[in-house]
Amino acid sequence: MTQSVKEIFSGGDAPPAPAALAAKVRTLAPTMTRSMQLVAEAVAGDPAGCAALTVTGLAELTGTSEATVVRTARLLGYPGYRDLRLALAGLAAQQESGRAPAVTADIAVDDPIADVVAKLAYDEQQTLADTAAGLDTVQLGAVVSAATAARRIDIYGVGASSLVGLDLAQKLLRIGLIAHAHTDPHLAVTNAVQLRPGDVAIAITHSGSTGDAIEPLRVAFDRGATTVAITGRPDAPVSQYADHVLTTSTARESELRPAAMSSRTSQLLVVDCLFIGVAQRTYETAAPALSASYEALAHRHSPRNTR
Amino acid sequence: MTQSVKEIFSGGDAPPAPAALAAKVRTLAPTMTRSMQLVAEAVAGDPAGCAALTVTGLAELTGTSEATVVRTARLLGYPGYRDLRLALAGLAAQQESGRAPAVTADIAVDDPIADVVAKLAYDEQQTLADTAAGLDTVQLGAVVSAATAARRIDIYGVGASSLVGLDLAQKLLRIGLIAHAHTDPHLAVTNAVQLRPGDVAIAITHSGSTGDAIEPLRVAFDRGATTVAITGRPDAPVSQYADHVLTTSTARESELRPAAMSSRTSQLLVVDCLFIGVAQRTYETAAPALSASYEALAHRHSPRNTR
DNA sequence: GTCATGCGTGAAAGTTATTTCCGGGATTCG
DNA sequence: CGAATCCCGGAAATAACTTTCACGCATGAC
Repeated sequence: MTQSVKEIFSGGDAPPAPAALAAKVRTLAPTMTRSMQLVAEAVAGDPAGCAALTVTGLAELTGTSEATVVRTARLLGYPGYRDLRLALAGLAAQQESGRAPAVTADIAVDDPIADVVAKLAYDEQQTLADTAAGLDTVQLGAVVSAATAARRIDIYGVGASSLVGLDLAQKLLRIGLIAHAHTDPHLAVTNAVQLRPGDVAIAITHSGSTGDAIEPLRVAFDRGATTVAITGRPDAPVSQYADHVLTTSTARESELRPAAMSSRTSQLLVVDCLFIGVAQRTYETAAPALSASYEALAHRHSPRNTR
Repeated sequence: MTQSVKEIFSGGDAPPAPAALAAKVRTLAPTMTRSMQLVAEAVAGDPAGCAALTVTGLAELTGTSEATVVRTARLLGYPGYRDLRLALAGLAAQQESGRAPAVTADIAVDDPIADVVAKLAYDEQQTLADTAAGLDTVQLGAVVSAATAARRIDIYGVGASSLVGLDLAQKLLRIGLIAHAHTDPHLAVTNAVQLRPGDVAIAITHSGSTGDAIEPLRVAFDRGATTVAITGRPDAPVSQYADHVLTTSTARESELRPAAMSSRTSQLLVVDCLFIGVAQRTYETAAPALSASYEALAHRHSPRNTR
């Protein structure tokens, strides 16, 4: 399959020119005849624009003929105009992406929607990278082990963090573990009392000082359960009662972008890693459980309208 | 002189896709027919190689016909194969200069936990980039406008998507909008009946064929509300009843990494963009509302032990 | 079970773009 | 001043790309 593609590449013994096109034009300019220079100039001046033109178009633009355009392309080292055009497109794309990464700015009130999308995506990507880099894999491994062996897993989180807790519980349940996310602080405490050594309790709080998440964790800690804190502040109060602390990244926030947004991204990554870790350990039972739940849902989807 | 170049550019009103090609292929793959998939696969798999091929060449390589190649190019949003090829050349040049080729290795059962973290983070970053690239900002803008002006906003989603819906509702409520996420399909339909023109209904479903999310949207549609679908399958049944469709990226999934995971990342980005868009429009009221809710929560945090 | 319908598909015709060829005309050197 | 050279663009020839059309397969209806 791919070998035929490779053949084509090996066939062309002289790889034309990647980005050194402007330089080549300048070097060869004296060699060129008058009309060729016109073409070369146009090409070097606006690669993107020229890439959009056909031979005829470029000939008209420069006030020359198709033949001259082709001759110029040859002189620049390409087999023909077609290949020059391809290289031009590549060049255009490169310098397009080159000026792109200036999206580090904060999201402003008057940003057009397209900028919002770009900036937000960039920010979240950054958050993910930070989280992955800062995550203690030893701690994570320990939590995975504890969770895999646990009789039951209780998860505490309120506000935005509650959704992350629910997500984790949902996934763990899917592979046959007994997990429950408590969003009501009172019920959380009530349930925490039931825990005993070997059970796992997980508190999710970005600030690390959300009383409603700390309190049930403290109770679980006192009952001898293995306790875990997922927080952006490893030095915050919640860590006092945590056997293991998993740190989420504290990304910059702005007026329009509350901390809840990036902390959620970060928390979800941690939770996903935890889940996959557990799924690996319990693969024998997890895999069938996953496909079983998939099958069970199949009939709730209307028949595909296309194949 | 140069004006003819500009004309050509202004003429093409919708510049197709710069680097979002792989994403587009993945999003549209399910829509495609068998032989189109072959072509799309080849193109996504080896952009540089395919850029060097003519229509006939690519047709032979994939064992299909020229017509199919052209059809695929059209589906991907280009006027014809010529333009796809140009874009391909650009893409090739970009990833040539860009550092990371793509370490898309699947997560394996026996991967050490550190690898899991790295791969997962990378995958999610990819998902974010794909989603941002593939998101129709015009549609998004329209949805933002509708949401800003809406008397009430109802959100439907079940399963993993329900959490995304809850997240959106939570955030919109925070800036003073009347938003409600329904996770119970029966109650959702019951509530959808109450909607009227000017209201907004949003259905979140990755597959686009989840009956429990479609049904309330259909009801809302019939009542004259502005309806929105957030789905990974823009051609799925849910779009029938949607005035606006926001497409999430369909990332690759593996046995250990169910689709729910990456679709959630994608959905959250869309939802975040929507939220920020609305927050921008309603800045006068949103900003104070955000700080007010922050203040209100302050007393629920134990005193910070660090600054 | 049979027929009708629609859709995916590739072969081939048709169109456009690219390359090659050729002769006019300008420049320069003898 | 004349002749040789070579640049240059028009137009034919070729290659690439696009469109059309008809066949065959599958799906659903009767």
